[in-house]
Amino acid sequence: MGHHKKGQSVSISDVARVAGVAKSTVSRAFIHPTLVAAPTRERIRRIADEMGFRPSRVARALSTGRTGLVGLVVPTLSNPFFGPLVAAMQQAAEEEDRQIVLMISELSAERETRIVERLSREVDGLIVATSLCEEAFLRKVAKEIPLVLVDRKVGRLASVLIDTPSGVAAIADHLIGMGHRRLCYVSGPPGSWADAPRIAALRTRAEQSGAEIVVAGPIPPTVDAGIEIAETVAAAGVTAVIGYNSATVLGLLHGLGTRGVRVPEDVSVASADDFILLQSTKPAVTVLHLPLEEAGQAAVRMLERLLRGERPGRPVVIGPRLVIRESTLRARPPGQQAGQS
Amino acid sequence: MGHHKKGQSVSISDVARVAGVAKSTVSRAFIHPTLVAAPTRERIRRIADEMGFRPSRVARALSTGRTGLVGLVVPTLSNPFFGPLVAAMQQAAEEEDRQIVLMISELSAERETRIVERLSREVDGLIVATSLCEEAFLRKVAKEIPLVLVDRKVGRLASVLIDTPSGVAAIADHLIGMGHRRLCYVSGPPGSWADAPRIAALRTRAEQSGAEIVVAGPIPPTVDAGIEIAETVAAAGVTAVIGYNSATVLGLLHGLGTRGVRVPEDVSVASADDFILLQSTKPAVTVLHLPLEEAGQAAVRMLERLLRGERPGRPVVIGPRLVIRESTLRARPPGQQAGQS
DNA sequence: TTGAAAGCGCTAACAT
DNA sequence: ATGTTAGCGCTTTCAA
Repeated sequence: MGHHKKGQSVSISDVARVAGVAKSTVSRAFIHPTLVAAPTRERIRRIADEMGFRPSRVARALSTGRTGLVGLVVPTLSNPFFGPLVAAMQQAAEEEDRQIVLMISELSAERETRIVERLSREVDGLIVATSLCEEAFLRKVAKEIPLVLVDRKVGRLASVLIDTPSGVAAIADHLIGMGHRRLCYVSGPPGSWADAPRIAALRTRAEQSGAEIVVAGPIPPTVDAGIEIAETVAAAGVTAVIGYNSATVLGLLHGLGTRGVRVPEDVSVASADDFILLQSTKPAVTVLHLPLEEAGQAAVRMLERLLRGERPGRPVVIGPRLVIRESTLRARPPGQQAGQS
Repeated sequence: MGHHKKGQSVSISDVARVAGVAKSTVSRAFIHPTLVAAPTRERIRRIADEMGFRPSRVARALSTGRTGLVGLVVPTLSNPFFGPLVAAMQQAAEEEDRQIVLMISELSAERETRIVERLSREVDGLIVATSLCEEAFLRKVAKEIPLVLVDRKVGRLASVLIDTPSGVAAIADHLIGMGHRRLCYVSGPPGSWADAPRIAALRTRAEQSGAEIVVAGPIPPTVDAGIEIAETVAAAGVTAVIGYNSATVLGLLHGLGTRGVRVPEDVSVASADDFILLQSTKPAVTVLHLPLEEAGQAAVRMLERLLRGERPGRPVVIGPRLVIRESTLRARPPGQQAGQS
């Protein structure tokens, strides 16, 4: 009763009839070209083309058991981390002639669980970014359907990791190399599993070079919280601070400024991620560039491998790149007063 | 040869056998409950439930011609405008038991056209946000498949519009009401169709109240461009400026600051959108809040109507809400010097 | 109220 | 190298 006729799409039988061959031959001409004699194949293809034949994904799916759909679950799209990630995956999936079914968990582990459960019966494979689900659940799902985790490691499950800890360590190296001896790390949201490894990496680096790490927080990853924590940071007697993410750092920049702490003269500031705004702040902030496009592609490629029945292999680790900008500076020689150059 | 057994899902035939009825009866028990005697229906449902029966979407799709898929096309996910929009649509679609197939055009009209073309043969309906395609093309697509446009109007095609022009006018009213007489509007990217209506609305308002509108730009919607244009704005002799979007405003804030122009004492600043960061700047910025969740829901509901074969009806217009914050202040009485309070 | 059977458009054995 | 046939799992006439 709808108004749309769905363009009476030409079916494989139509093509077969016109070409004077069997449906199966048409089918083969596309799926197993080598099984069809070259002239026949070309003729079929030409005719199909002329007729505007588009094989029905649905029929194919019913017949093969593969839908061509990849489920993608992300916790939110408000965090600028996920936009580029999703975009990259969509592009990569497209090249494999797959479509992305996107679902957003709204940062709720419970909702994510429901979503993954449902999705797992309706797609060929699943990519879950920054999963909040329980390990046991993810393990169970991975047994039922090819699953790639992004930004989360669970046992030997297929995963793509962004090695922020080593990136954060690189920031520390950079700072320590410039004479900083007492650094502050502002940690993120209370439950974040991202912080522990970063802090561990920082402590290792610090010990190796006689520097010291102070941890502030945890705080929510918001600009406001960053502003507030600036108080603590300013009082911590550090010459450099590394923020959990861009929002934190935006807040820090602002909070430190209003407290008369100059960046970078008094305190160097760096961010553990690289939301674009940080390149246009005053001063421009030293950041960790996270190659999210790369991560997205890697995830799709890995899923593709699983779909082919190959073993997951080791997690793919994407290394962030340190981008040094104006907000990090050589530490003042000890004893020199703030304000002097 | 894959490792995943896809959990031998129970089919409708399995349920039928166990329940001792025909497949068709099981099918009816779910799709047309009234056609099945209550006791039979309940028994079937119970058994199906116990067996963990999940009807195959694919089989159903092949049989009915409806996939349950909605195609969603957005130009990018890097712009914070689209995250909440997509999220809202996904949620709304989920409630209708539909899945969202997301595709990103990367701000390319050509790519968008390709995508829409492809998608239109593989989904039940299409939502296209901020389309860059040509009108003629969109009209053609709308004839073939239910299509809802968001943030773009093409003839009588179904659409959801965010009435930024009237919102911008509300900003102007607010400013003019506080004594401002010369306002600057910083326009967005060169080709943007968003600017003309806004500027028209502004001029109308200005004429009505003896105020004056200066247009700066067009400039790319980036922080950097905002910083640069601050020069022009500072020299324009205006007491208030309205920025194309949040990035522009972030840039303006910064650019004006470094030029010694105080906000809001010297110049009031407002933004035509409400990316979250603007509430934590110093000063917090007066913005137009865009109810994107509402827009997303409206789009899905509208598509649902089209899918039922109903007429599109008039475009749904979502009105932005003015959020007044610290960055807009009463204009200085004429003649009073900067620096005085 | 229920059952039987056709068919959606394709793929993949199996046959030739 | 190509044709024949049997499904894939569901919905939907049509019969009973």
